[in-house]
Amino acid sequence: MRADAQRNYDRLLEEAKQAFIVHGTDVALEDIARHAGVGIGTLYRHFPDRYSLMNAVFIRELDALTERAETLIDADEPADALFVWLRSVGAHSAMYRGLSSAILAQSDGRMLQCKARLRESGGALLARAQEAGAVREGIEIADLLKLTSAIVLCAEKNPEDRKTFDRLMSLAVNGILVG
Amino acid sequence: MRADAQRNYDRLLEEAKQAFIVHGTDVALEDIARHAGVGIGTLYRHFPDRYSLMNAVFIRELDALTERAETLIDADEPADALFVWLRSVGAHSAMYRGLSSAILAQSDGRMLQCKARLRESGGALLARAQEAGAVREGIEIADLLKLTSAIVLCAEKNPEDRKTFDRLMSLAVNGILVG
DNA sequence: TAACTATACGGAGACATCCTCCGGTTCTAC
DNA sequence: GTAGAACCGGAGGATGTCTCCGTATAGTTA
Repeated sequence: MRADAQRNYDRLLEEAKQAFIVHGTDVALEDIARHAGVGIGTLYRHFPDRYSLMNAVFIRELDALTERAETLIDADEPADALFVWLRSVGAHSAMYRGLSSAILAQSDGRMLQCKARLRESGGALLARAQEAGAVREGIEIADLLKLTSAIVLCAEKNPEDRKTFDRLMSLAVNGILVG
Repeated sequence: MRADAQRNYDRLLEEAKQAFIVHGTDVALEDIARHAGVGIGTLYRHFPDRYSLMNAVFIRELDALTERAETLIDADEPADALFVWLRSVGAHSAMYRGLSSAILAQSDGRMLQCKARLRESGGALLARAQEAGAVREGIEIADLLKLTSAIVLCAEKNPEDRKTFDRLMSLAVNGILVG
């Protein structure tokens, strides 16, 4: 990769991250290119579409969540550890309006790397909680992550109610029926 | 309302419903107008924006769900009745790709009529299930509807897995923790 | 039934966004 | 220094939303 190409790639990634945080992931790609000081053509050459750019931005952010999972894997209460981690995932997704929606869309495999990484980290926590008998058998990490993303989506569509995420999350964790 | 205006209004509503089912709620409004045999200007005069049209289409569909709730209010198992009804809501939303997303968006009050109607119907079922001691206190119908919409959203983003809705719904109902 | 007027119609067009294409420029290897 | 591969960037086609206003028509009155 030529030096100028590398420089532009890095700038685009950084600007995209900022723009996603400030304006959500459906920000105009032209804006990102302009702020990065490059033309729109350059953006599209490096990242064939919006999801390719999103994937590149977010894959770099997953290290923190993976590390968090590794720290939590030895916790005293495996079920709590799982929920703490899921909440971290939610908090991360919530930083970027639209990210949850993209992660949920299974059909297009463009965010596949991100999703595989999350399943790997969370799967270990879930397995341990199930071995400890604290979480129901038959539950799969993919479904837990879907539910978490869905709840983030709810929360971001109700920005005036800051507690939405916590309420719905505890609903899902404790169930609706009297135990 | 002039006769031609009424005729066009009805045609638009019917075409919009079909288009929403076939192509999802983000179908091009021009297509709806064309199929209804009117110009795009006519569509926008009757329905100032896409949500206004959606609201008009779906408010007519809610009678069935309201009736269902009235039937279920005397069921033997109040908690089951609530979940049966929530599943019906989910099944209805699932007919129209994008409807759940619109219903979730609290901030814009454009689907307000639809949401108020759903809360009214579901609220009675929830109250009865709680009085019977079968559903946890503190749970609100608005949150249950949000969770249901969120799960529909998940399901419609995973069209290859038909069981997604049922699995996530039972997750939420039974909880994740061992009871 | 014919003229009149308020109302509705409909499409051209302004604007926004996505994405592609290709002529011109810049870097790098020799 | 130069040749050419790699890269840049913006013009422009495609699609979609929504507005504006000249034209057509339904309904009313004489």
